[in-house]
Amino acid sequence: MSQGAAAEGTASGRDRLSLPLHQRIRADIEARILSGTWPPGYRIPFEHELMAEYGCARMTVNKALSALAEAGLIERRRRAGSFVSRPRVQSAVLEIHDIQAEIQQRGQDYRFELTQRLSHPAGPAEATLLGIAPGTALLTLTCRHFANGRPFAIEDRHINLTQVPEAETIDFAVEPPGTWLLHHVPWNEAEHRISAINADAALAGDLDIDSGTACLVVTRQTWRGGETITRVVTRFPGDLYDLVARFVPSSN
Amino acid sequence: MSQGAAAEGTASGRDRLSLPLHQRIRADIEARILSGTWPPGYRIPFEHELMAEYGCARMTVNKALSALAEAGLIERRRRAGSFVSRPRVQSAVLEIHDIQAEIQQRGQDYRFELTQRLSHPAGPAEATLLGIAPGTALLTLTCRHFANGRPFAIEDRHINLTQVPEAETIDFAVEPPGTWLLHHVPWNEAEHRISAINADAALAGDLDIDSGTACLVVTRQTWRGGETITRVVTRFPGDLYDLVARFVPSSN
DNA sequence: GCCGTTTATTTGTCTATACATAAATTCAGA
DNA sequence: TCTGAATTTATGTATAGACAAATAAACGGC
Repeated sequence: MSQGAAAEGTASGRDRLSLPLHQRIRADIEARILSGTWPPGYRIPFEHELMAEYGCARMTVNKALSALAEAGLIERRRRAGSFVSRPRVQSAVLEIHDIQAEIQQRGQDYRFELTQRLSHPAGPAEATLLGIAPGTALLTLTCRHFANGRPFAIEDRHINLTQVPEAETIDFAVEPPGTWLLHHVPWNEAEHRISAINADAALAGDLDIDSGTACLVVTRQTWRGGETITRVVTRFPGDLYDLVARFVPSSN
Repeated sequence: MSQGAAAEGTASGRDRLSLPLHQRIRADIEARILSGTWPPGYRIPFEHELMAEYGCARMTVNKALSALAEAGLIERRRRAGSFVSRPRVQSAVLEIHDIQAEIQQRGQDYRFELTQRLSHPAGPAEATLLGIAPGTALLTLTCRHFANGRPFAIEDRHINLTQVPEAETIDFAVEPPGTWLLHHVPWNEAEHRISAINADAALAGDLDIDSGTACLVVTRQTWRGGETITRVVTRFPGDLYDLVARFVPSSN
């Protein structure tokens, strides 16, 4: 074979075929990982298998897989093969904060309570906020986090049950929803929105602070394949919390 | 030449020599970019030149340069060569916000005033805060940003003149220091710290808001090669500003 | 001087091959 | 059965050569 146009079973996309082969291989695999078809831990085909599948040289497959490995989507082990990485807890990128882990890391005592749990179809307002169709199955959770017995944060969360049906069966009184999602559901797009507000009477009561105290409001929404997975609004007493995000270049 | 151990002028590092060649080439170039030896816009040697320098095949050089390009450190143009990228305005990672750009993007009128400018050696407190030796030459700037004529942010900044001597000669009454730094000085490591406070009388006066209003405080420090470049504390009226950070995977 | 065409150069992609390296697996011996 | 050596296998690195694609620069005609 001289160049370009490798063998391809059934032509699927259109522009995909015009991509360089190594990028197409990469995109194919990436799609299967992000869609969940190949879950974390799954062993992706060996180089020689992909090379047969695409009818190309090993170097071409290798280029695609090496790029995926550098991007952190897969891990490669000699003699064993290449495996889909565990969910990107945080790819050193936009950090997702796990409140439980953070408090415990400071050596403080962590506790939380699930205030509300409601499974229901999305109303028009929620649908707009989440960018989903009205009527989509939602799980709404409210909880309160404590550090050393003092209220630390109030969390209002919506989970899209269409994307994460398992969530319905989880007992979030045991594991906080944020921690569970972080460890079980991969995402590929996220947005943080951070602002400051003065606590109103209700929030002040919940957080056990004076009315009017400055609070930090962190809104996070995550997506997978363009579909909303969860949206959460967390409010912290301003004097109690410092949101820290650090970036250091990936060495390798 | 069969394999491994490419020609190398003078042995420099120790472990560097044990690295695979393409990683060594990559590390060499990366070091020159991050140190500022090869500034943004600089044309790095052509593949055939590097190939002669390291006595290796073009594919090896290509692998190194492609990786640097994917990491966003260089940009490659056919027939023209490869060029050091403009400072990582934001490598889709931890976003550095340029207040001027943000306000103008919203279609609002931007203006700012330089309140204070002071060139002086670092005192003990500043030295600790910045992680530098006491006595290090510092440039301290205070300025106020306006959107549509209304105060939008107060910025207190320290610039390490040892790392960025040019800063002393810049007229920051023309270009805000944040914008100038973003466009002229590459960094390598960054930390954001975000919290909320109630405005005291002084801040309230500066921002033209009621005393006690919740304000967002964003502290950012950036480093290059472990040395502090700048540290800036910016305070926004909480109701006027939403810090937004978005992460989407690199498509390429 | 201006504009379109040709040429030269650089990066982009791919092949086929080779040997190196790490580690899971098998196998032999105590 | 356990231990350690030999084998197998998948990835890691590198080579030399080929053609494709883009485009900066030189060239020619008007």
